[in-house]
Amino acid sequence: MTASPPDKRRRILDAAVGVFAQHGFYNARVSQIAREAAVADGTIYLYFKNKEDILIQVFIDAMNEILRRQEEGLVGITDPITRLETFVRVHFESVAESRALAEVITVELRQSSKFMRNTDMKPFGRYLGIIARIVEDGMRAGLFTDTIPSRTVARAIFGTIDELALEWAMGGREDSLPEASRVVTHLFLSGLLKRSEPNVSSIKGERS
Amino acid sequence: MTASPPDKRRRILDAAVGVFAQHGFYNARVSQIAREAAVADGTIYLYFKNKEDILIQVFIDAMNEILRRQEEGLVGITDPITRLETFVRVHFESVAESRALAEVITVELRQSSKFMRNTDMKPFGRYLGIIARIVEDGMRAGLFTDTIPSRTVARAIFGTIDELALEWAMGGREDSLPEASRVVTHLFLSGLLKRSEPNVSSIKGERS
Amino acid sequence: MTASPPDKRRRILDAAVGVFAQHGFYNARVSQIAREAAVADGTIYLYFKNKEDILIQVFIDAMNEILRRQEEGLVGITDPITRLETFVRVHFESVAESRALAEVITVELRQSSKFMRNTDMKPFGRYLGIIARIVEDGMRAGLFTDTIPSRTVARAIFGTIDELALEWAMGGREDSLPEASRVVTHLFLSGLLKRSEPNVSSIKGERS
Amino acid sequence: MTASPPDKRRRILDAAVGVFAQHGFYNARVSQIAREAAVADGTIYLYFKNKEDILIQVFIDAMNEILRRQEEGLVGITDPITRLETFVRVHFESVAESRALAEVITVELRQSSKFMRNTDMKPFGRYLGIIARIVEDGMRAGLFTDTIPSRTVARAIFGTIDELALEWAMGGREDSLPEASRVVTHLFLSGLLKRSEPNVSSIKGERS
DNA sequence: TATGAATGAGGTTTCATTCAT
DNA sequence: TATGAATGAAACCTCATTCAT
Repeated sequence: MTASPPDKRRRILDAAVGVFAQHGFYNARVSQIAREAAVADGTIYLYFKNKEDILIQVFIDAMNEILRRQEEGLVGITDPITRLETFVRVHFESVAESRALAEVITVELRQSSKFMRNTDMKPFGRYLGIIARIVEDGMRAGLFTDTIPSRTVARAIFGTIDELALEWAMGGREDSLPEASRVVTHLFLSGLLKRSEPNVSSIKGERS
Repeated sequence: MTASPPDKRRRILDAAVGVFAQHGFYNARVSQIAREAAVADGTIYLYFKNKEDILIQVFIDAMNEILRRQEEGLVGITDPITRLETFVRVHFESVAESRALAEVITVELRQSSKFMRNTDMKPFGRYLGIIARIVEDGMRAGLFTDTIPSRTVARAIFGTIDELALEWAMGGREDSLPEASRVVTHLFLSGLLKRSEPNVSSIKGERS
Repeated sequence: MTASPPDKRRRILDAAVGVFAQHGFYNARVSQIAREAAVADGTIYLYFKNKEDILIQVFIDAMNEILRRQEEGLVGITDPITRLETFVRVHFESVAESRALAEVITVELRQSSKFMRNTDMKPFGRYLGIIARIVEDGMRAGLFTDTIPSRTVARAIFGTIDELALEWAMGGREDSLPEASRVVTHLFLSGLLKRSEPNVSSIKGERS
Repeated sequence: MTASPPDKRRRILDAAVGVFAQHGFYNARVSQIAREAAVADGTIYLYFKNKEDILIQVFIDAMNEILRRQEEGLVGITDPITRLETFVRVHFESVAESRALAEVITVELRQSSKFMRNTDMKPFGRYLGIIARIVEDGMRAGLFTDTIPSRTVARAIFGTIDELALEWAMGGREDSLPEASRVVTHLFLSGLLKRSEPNVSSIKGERS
């Protein structure tokens, strides 16, 4: 038994992540992806429409995985504060599993213009939506200030965690992510909470 | 007529911004930049080493301009709170002047910083440095909490303003930037200030 | 059920005719032929050596069929004039049965004969031979002028009927072939007969 | 002086004729055409849209040249008989100048399907039109029988001369074309003329 | 016989860059 | 300085064919 065949799609995606991270999407060679995935060049086109489609699938798969984790991690948690803390922590924990994947997601994604404009960005929209919903829940609960639009806050949070993930992926300190998690939580909770005492607690009572 | 020769560099850069914004760096054609700059293809190579050099110069010029504005805007202001407010406002005001330039800076820069490591990325470092210095000044003055590393805060602030600028550049509401300015200021001041009352004032006393 | 296995060869050939007619030999896809024949791609290679072999077999089968019809149609006819009339009529009647096949034969054959030189192109030679023999018989019988070489006349006749078949196949009037038959017969008999009266009769006494 | 540059188009076309004749359109390599034209591969695409466009231009150029010769050759000739004789002679004289070109025109043209269907086939239509007009003039003058449609006769004549040109191009006797000319003239004049005596004269009073 | 997933050679075409004018 | 015709390297992708099942 030579292994279950349709892991080929997976092998190609994994190889692609490495090659994209190493050279960038446009300088990546399909033939190198094939070589590293140990398949023939043509085989790639049995699983993907073209080179860009590989990048898109990398993204979609990664987003679906992190969405799954977020939904799993948030299940049963109702307190908006804890939900936000959890969300940020799960994000960085997920990112931490692969520097290469983190790099591809943060760096390559932005400038695959066709991707940014034409493709099904729903996974990304859903991700923003999760953040926004947490914020809105906190507002409705009277915990968070409602003088600022939740969509913008969601964007701000995403921009921050994305930037810190990028820094780490591009060669930041190996252990910078837990700290990043703590800082982000502190900063945004401070900005959102109506009462300010929790700031301190939130920064103290950090997990682990 | 000894007219206007060295405005050619400028014309090429301006054309490049438009073309890069329209197609992305890798899908941009040097010949299109030449056409839109009304110069011959070969002329471009009298002013720039190669295609990538155009992008680098676009970035450097833009960064130098915004650095100039920041330094100009911050001159004479000593209060860390006002300095941070000013910094954020100047950033968005600068960004607001050209959607195309904003798009190139936010989208292409990430990719570039990967391949321009050797290149002069100091302007970006200086920019982060300005933010960090404002934060550190606030900490030293006892205004900002010093339980979080200033470099990380600087990155967080940059990530946020970059993301909001990106959203606007990629087709966001025409007037979203002033609001973005207000939200960012509020969020980060709340996170940084030891006392929380200023939150309210900072969000109220916003200009226009 | 021991059903219908070797009709697969037939199914493949029929599908090939359609696909070749639709796209031309070089733009035809073996996989499309397989699909339209309802067999797997690999199955084709159990019946044919390669793609070109399919075309060759299409041609050989078609030629053998038309040769069979010609031999059957000409049996018992001895008068060279009637033989020529019959030959032309049978040719167009055969052609009329399938536009697609006619197109493949007329269009692809030329190209092929160039690359199938080594291949069995004898059927085509036999076909020319039949025409030439009819002409020679007429010459020997003193009916046809013998001042022109029979091989050239045979080529001329073939060129004419092939062109008219091509015109029809490529979208000519549905009912153009009977008229073509009449015109060809008239033209060449006029050119061949020593006396010219038959022209009139030949053109009048046309069938149906 | 290194020669006038835009003979490059000509050089490419000439090289293409040779390569197409040698390998057939689909097996011809653009790189070989470039090599034989002594230009870089990319240069070809400054003069032609793509590979197929080269074939189309070969055809259009050749047709325009032969049309020019026909119009020049027929000028001042009014007698339909002489006009037809002249047309056929000029055709074969033109064809005789390049076996390779003759082969490309007769063989490759038919199955460049896109060409046959989409392209501007007007040159070919004009060519058929010239023949048809000669025939119609003869009919109007009462010389030719008008019991057969001139368009069909034109097609027949074209089919014949095309087939004989093909035979020569594909390796026929070096001197077969003059004879072909004589035979075609004889055959079709016999078929067209109302009186039959001219047959003899036409075949005797051969050109020059 | 039949399948169809996998192969991998190889061509057309693009486009950044050069250089003779 | 300026031009733009010419260059030529190089990559994506197709698709006929194979072969393990």
